[in-house]
This record gives sequence, structure tokens and C-alpha cells, in this order.
Amino acid sequence: MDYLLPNGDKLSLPEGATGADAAAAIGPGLARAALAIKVDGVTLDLARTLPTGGEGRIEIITEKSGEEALELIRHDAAHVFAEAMLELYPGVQISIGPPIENGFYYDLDLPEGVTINEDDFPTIEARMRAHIDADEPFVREDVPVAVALDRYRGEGQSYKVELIQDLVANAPADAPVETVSLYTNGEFVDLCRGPHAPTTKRIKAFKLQSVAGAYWRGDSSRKMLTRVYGTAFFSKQELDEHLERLERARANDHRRLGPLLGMFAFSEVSPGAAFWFPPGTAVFNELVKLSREMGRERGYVEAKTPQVYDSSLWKTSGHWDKYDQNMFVTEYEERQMALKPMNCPGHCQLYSLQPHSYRDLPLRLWEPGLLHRREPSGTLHGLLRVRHFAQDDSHIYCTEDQIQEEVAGVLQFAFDTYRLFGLDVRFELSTRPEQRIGSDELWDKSEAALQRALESLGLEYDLNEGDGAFYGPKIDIHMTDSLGRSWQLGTCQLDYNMPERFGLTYTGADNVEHRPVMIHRALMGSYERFIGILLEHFGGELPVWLAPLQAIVLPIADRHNAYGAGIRDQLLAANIRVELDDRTESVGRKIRDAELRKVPFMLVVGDREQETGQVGVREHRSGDTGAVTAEAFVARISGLIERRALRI
RNA sequence: GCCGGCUUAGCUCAGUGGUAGAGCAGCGGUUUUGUAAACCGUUGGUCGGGGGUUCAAGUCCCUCAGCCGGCACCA
Repeated sequence: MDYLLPNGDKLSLPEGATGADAAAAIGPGLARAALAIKVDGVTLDLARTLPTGGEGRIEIITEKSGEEALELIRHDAAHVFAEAMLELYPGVQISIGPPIENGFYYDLDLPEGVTINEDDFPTIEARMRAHIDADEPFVREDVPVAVALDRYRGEGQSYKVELIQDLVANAPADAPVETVSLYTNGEFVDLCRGPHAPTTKRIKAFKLQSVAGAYWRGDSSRKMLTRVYGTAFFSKQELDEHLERLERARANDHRRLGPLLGMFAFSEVSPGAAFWFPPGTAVFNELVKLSREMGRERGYVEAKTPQVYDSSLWKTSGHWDKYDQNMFVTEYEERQMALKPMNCPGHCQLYSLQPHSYRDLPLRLWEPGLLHRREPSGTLHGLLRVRHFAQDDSHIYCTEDQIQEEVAGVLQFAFDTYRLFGLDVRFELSTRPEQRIGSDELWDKSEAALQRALESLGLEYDLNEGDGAFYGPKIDIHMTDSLGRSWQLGTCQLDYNMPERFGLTYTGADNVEHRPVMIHRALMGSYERFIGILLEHFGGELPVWLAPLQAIVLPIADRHNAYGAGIRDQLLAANIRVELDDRTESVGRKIRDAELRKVPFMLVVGDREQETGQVGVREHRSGDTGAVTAEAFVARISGLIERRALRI
């Protein structure tokens, strides 16, 4: 059969040829370098017979193939890890061990009373190293289901038994599962779909990284297994670089930067709630001001609603049933009250307190509302997951005909917002879940409206089928933190349900009462989370308009303090966040301290500046940029702040 | 909430079951400084809280809390 190579060349191979044969036919160097072969987009072991039929496009996977190649040896490393664990901890039950982004993990059920921690890694790694040095081939074997079941029952590997049983049970009727594939390396046999590299020796560098708990099958009602994370590379150097990258990323952790910049801190007396120092509060308020200004330009109107509500409101909204575990509830004068975890019920109440005409719609209510959510202790994470936060929250009440335009407006607004920060965000469209309310026709219409809005703006998005809210589909905006963890920022959700529950109406042109549709939207999400993400994105070097401290005046000697104070006052008068460093310290010291605080502008003033009415401007990281008059500097920084410039 | 780890001065961290330490910060003094750390001195601790073992606990055990890494959760 003729196969097609990536460069367009044809490769003729006899019937029954394997991937290894293909690589050898191309050249001996490639034969040595080959890890696996990709046929029509499917990666296979080199030892497997090449499929006939199909287009026959083949590509040899080598170390140079990037992620696909790394995935192979990381998966290999997971097997070697399990192999080592079975030897070191008799009675351990193994479950699954896939490659993941940047590494692999393996979930194990350790024998009763046995735990492992990072101190055990050197021993385990040494055992893994021995298996890698032994150059054990990975051998695939397809065996009948009954054989595999017998094998794992005999070994007491109940998780493997369950996996096989589920494979059989979940197979489609027209393609029943009769065999499963086992991969053997050394004495170790693992139920595995593959593919794998030819031998363990292809793992050139690896490291176990952390141990964690993980529920079997991701189900919190099932047993918690022990998960070990690790990674593997084709060279020690790449591994070291990877570990250094992780180390450097920690420098951008907002939990480190926030206190360093004097922005916020946390205290045991209120876990999951930030204490905002004045400089952090200034940053927070800049963002609120931004959403207020941008909203006003786009027809949003600001409202204020209460913090604490009678349980009847939460019963009406449905939170009392579905969300009670996540609310702070209190009681007084024999009434049950709860702090609001969301703004929408309050906004619906506000809507219902006045009559509405179709002429009022769309009504775009905005409130930077303070929320409290009783988040489980294990979920808290700096500013990114808190119990107390404020959302740039809006609820748009509109007619069905207005949905399309309103959603497009929200997305454009989101786009405009994120562009200001240079953030590269991901949009995700989540469609109808299995458990839902409303007719399919309504869902068709809602999903189409969201999709059209995304496409009309040319936004790329991922589709999350079945992940919508029970009352409507949604578009979420995601971004990753310094360590690559994904967080949801903004959201735009269509909701036919809550207006119904609250009996909201408007009088149409036909003088008949109609039900408005509601769009929940938040763009930054919570200001807390947004600030956390911004800090990590900018590594603490926020744009001037957002910087907690925008400029600092550094007198060279004490005799310049009075002049410096004058400069500071001039900047204060122009609404610039500025300090005077009049400590009895050398300029070098003052500059170093200001650099560490990442202050965008340092204004050095000495004899020369004092005589000419100037300031010596030093920019964070760029260094001395020369002297200008104080007025010229104020004009420059004010301009940067006013137009919210991303860069100096 | 669950699994594992961690918690010593404001911060970063040392500290064999036997007298709690260093650097930085802070404070006091000297120096008056020209673009990333002047010099000298000095304050500062219920060793996260509580309980236990022991002649003796920062160190060992139990427990609670917070934090870190994951898992589940994120309406």
C-alpha cells in the first residue's frame, strides 16, 4: 500500500508492515529516532501493523515532534511509576495514569494505613530510574475481556476490573467491546489504550512533583485515592528549564505581589476575605470607576440593593433549595435572613417594585454589588477564590426580540474592557444541559442568539456542550493565572426562568402584560479575582493608571526635601498617587526600594532640578530618561492616566 | 468538605528532647548622598491555638485553626 509522507513523498510498504518498518524504510536515523507513528491523525505504537484503507497519511513521531512526543514518554513514565509503586508498596491498587499538560499523574489506592509524601519520592524515583535504565520494551497485547478480568481479579486490582466492566457496559450496541489492550513493560502489565514509545529508555529525564488526593472517577461520593504528579522530558536541560519556569512563575503569584505592593493581605479572622490597604483600595476603585464610566457610555444605569434579605426572597429565586449550603444565613426577630451571594434576586425585586413599559426596555441595571458566599475551606485561593467579593454585575431586562442585540452589546463591551488590559481571554459557549427548563424551541433560539453574537464579533470560542445553566445557555470568559490554572472572569447568561419566578412583567405596545427576558452579565467577574489575574498578568507592574503608587519623589539629600515636597504636592493636586521618600538614605537606596515596589515613575530631585524647576525622571526598569519640568511631567503622566495607557 | 504537606520576629528562613537564632525591615545615632542596598547600635517571640507524653517539648503524640498543592465544588 502507498502511504503519504508529510513532505508529499509517497512511501510504498508491503502488506502487514509496521510503523517501525515505515520509519526504517525512510532512513536508519529516523528508525532509531522514532517513538511512534501517526496514521491519518491517529498515533500508534511502532510495532503495530499499519492500517490499510484511509488516506494513508503517515508521520513518524520523534523527540522533535513537540507535545505529541512528550505525551508519549510522560504516559510511559506514568506506567514506570506504577510499576515502581507495585514493587515498593505491596498491596497497592492502581487505577489510571494519563499524560496531562506538562506532565502526568497516576492515581493509586494505597494499602490501609500507608501514606506517602514527597520525602518518599527519591526512593520511588530511584526504582523508576532502574526500570528506565533496564530499557524495558512496551509490548501491546489485545486480550479477550474475560482474560483481562481474570488477570486483574486474580491480582486484586479492583479498579482495573471496574474500568474493564465499564468499557464493556458503555460500548455502543453496534460496536461491543470484546478485547482490551494491555501494555507490558518488565513485569508490569497495565490496562491501557496506548500508544507508547518503544522502550522505557526513551524517558530521558523525569521528576515526581507532588502528591495529592483525587476522588476515584472524579466522584466525591467515591473513595479518595492518592494522586502523584510528575513530568518527563527528553533531556535534563529541558526538565530543569521547566522547573525553573515554574519557580519563576511563583514570583508573579498575586498572593506574593499583593502584600509586597502594599495592596492587600489576609487574616485568620476572616478567611477568604481580603483586607484592602489604601493603595489596593485605590486600584480597586479605579476598576469600579472604569466599569461605571464604560457602562454609562453604553446605557447602563446604576442601582443599589440591600445586603441581607428575608428567606422568602431566596425561596422565590430558588436559591434556598439549590444554594442554601453556600449562603451565610442569620436569624433575628424570628426571621431567617441571608447575606446575598448574588445580585440577581435583589435586582428582580427592584424591577418588580415599579411598573414597566416596553418603552423602558432594555433596562440595563448595574451594581458593583458586595457578595458573600460560604465557599468550602479547601477552595479558597488568594483573591481568585474568596468568600467576600464585589462583582461588576448587571442584569439586563429586555424583550425576546432584543436578546440578540443585547448579547452582542455585552460581548462588545467585554471585548472593549479586556482590550484595555491587553488580556488574552478565552470565550466559551455552554449549551443546554440535560436537566433544564424551557422548550427546545426556546433553547434553539437562545443558543443561536449567543452563537450569532459571538460570530458577529469574529470572536473565537470553545463549545461546552451541555454545560449551560439549567435556565439558559451562557458565554463565559476565562483566563489563566501565573501557574496556568484557568479561572472564569466574565459571564453572559440568558435567563427565562427568574423573571418567571418573580412574576416580572412589562406592558407591551399591545397594552398586554409580557414577561421580560433577563441577561445576567459580569465582565471582569469579581473585582477581587480580576485584580488577582491582573497582578499575575503584569507581574505586579500594573499600567500607570492602575498602579497603587504612580510616582515617588526621591530627594538626593535632605536639603532637597522641601523642593521634593513641593513636587509631591503638585502631583497630588493633579490627582496622582504619589509619595515623597524623605528618609535619610542614599539615592541609590531610595531607587532600589522604589524599583522593588515597581513604582512606574521615580522623580529624582537634587541641586540641578531645584535650580531649574525640573524633575529627573526615572522609569521603572528603563532607568534614567532625563530631566523635564514638573509641569511637563504632570502633563505626561496625566495623559497616560487619562487615556488608561497600557504602556508608558 | 476530602487527601497530603506546612505554620519559629513585620518578611525570608536556621534551629540533635536540654539557655530561641540570622539577614532584611523597624527604631536610635552618625553620614548628606546623582540613578538597584552607607555605617554603628538596638527593639522585637505565648515557636499558629489548646491538650498530652517527659525531669525537661520549638522539637514527640492528639486536637482545632489558618495557609500551600491537588480533588470535588464554583448555582
